[in-house]
Amino acid sequence: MKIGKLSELTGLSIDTLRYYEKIGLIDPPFRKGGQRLYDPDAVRWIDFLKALKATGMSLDDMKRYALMRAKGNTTSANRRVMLENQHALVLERIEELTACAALLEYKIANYHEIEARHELDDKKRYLK
Amino acid sequence: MKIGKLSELTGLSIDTLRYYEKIGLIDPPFRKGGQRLYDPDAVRWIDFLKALKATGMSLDDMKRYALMRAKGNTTSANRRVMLENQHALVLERIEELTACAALLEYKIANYHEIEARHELDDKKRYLK
DNA sequence: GCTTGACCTGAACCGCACTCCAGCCCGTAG
DNA sequence: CTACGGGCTGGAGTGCGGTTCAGGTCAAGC
Repeated sequence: MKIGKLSELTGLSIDTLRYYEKIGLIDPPFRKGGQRLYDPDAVRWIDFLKALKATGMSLDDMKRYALMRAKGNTTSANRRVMLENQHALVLERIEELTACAALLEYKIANYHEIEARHELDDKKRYLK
Repeated sequence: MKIGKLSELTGLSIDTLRYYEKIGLIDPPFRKGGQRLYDPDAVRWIDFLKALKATGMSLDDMKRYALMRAKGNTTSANRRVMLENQHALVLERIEELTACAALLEYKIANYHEIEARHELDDKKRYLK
């Protein structure tokens, strides 16, 4: 498939796809008349990249992973360790966000209380 | 307290504190001989800013919140809505991260399998 | 053959959130 | 009184992750 199709399938812009290729995240595909022709497997790889990105991994680290992957199965253990580290980071991040959510809930409840008091004041003023 | 102390207490760099003041996130404190002298309450406000930031809120949105807060309690409902929206975003993000964590676990398990197979191969080779 | 829309390149540019710097001032300890 | 550690300003610079642009080329339909 051509780059437009891949962009559509992955949700990454054409520019981003070319950028990812430039920095070594995506293998340079075959060309026909200068145009990139992608293998359908590219979609799966890019979806995985998107997942790594969603975990907060930097493009640089993703590049390291991609490089190891390209080197073949001697790097398998290293890649696993990378994923394990990232997994730990994700769990930490979830904890942090959970704490933030709790704080927000507390604050929001507070605002509700304040608003209720103000309504009460309004009522009193009305009754005077 | 002076800016160095505040930096220490909040974990934000001195430069960041001045930057936050410049963009309107922190009220300009009193000065003595040109130097900023902060009220201890500043720490609580900055900790809250840090929490908002941890939720992924942009400095711009935090500024909007700070502005409303400065305007007083007529803005209370609007501020609550902002926090509610942010809360929804945080929950979404937690969902996303949870899904990513699951994917990573799957991938890691896969790597373990691959490694186990390779070990087996090694053993067979050894026995030949 | 020609038009049209997709694709190509290299390089410049962008927004965000800081971070650093030069050159200055202030206040306190020795 | 002097040295020095901390603080001040405005403005430039940084790192990340793209995005935009000018000026082309390619290929499929009419």
